[in-house]
Amino acid sequence: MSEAADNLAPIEAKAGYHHGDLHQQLINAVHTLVEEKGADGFSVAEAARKAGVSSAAPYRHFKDKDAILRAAVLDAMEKMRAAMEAVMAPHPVGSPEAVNALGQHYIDFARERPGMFRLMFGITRSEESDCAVADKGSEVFGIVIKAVADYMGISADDPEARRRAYILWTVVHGHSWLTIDGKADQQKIDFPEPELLQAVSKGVLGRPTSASDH
Amino acid sequence: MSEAADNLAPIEAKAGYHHGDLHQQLINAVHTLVEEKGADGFSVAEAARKAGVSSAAPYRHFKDKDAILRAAVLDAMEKMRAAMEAVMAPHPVGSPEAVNALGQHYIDFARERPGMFRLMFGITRSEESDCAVADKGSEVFGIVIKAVADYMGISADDPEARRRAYILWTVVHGHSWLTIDGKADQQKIDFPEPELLQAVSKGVLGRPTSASDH
DNA sequence: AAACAATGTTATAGATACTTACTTCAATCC
DNA sequence: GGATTGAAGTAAGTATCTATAACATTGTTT
Repeated sequence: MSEAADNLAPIEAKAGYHHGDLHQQLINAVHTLVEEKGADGFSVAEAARKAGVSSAAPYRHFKDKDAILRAAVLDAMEKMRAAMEAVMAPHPVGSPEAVNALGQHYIDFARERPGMFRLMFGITRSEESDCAVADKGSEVFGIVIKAVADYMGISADDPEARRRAYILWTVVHGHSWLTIDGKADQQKIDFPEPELLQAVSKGVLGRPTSASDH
Repeated sequence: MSEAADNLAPIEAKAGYHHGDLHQQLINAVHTLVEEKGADGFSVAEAARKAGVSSAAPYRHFKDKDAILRAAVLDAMEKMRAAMEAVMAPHPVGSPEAVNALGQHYIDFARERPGMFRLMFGITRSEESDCAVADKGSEVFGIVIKAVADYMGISADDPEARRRAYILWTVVHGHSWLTIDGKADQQKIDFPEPELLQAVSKGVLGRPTSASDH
């Protein structure tokens, strides 16, 4: 879990007249503000202030507020995709650890960056069916499907792999929401995440049938 | 609150100078607007317009915007609690049907009223730890725990009942979110909900051990 | 009936989102 | 090297929303 230093890079005011990197700095500002003020508390004006420019400047780089948010979401999803590949790497292909590592990372992401998590999933926007975001989502889900298929010893094309992977997704997604909303705490859920993940993957995926025993 | 025929009762403008039922009508307006404009698109001004009063009138009944939203959420949660008792009723105590009916109702609620669902869970607000809402949540979750305990043939006080119930909650909660966000469709999930629920309750709860045979 | 409480109204201050018209910078062309 | 050109930024204007204050109307209590 690198602290995502890249994403939350320090925001520095422009050097000269031309900012030079306002586009990325605005995306960084979204990442910061969305954690500070909540996913729905973000404002373009404040992002501009944070980047040290006027409130109208962002509109030179993005069509509107929504475009900024979507760019930030896409940015975050790409980082998540890369991170999920990374957390898988140390574990043997088809091992339960590989599957659980994916789930744990998803949950960790939500807990560490609840504002961005809410933005990625909770906000209604993107009526215009943002294909880039949807495609990036498919990449991420594809990783999960493959891990599940490997674990179960079946093809990733087997419809059953997609179904089982989806069940796992609902669990970690639901748990992430309930955690950042404080509902899990309110209901006094005492369920260490590793145990939760293990219980679910065992119950839903069965025992590993993978031949690969690296 | 028994006075309000239904949550989504028609909103009628006031009769005379004094509205007579503005409190409940504003709550009804939240229910409507939150579906029309999205959970984050709600405004007090528009709710007031919908109820046929000036934009300042709502502040006679609620401290601020947040209080209106929380009142609407509490209203919805109480309805949900009642509905969950109701959908359980036709099924034998401890039957898998009873458990699945709860999950199905939760999902149906999210699909039918995604705006309210987002409001109930997705919005950051209520920093002031709204106890009324938390308590109502406990009531609802208590129903699930009891259904699970009956199904497993254990006591509702058994910590294991709470854990298993929580897993079910994560699944239906996560599935609800992924459905209303369109993620399930995007990822081409072809998984009829009854089958999803059955697969999960079987995998997570095991076979029924209840004495009551249907 | 008069005072009071509750619940409306209008008016207004302060934020914010977004747009438009105008200004400044800096790289390129002649 | 100076004028041109277009990108980057500023300032100002419109619209909407939250929330408060001061005033108006109705119903209730004494």
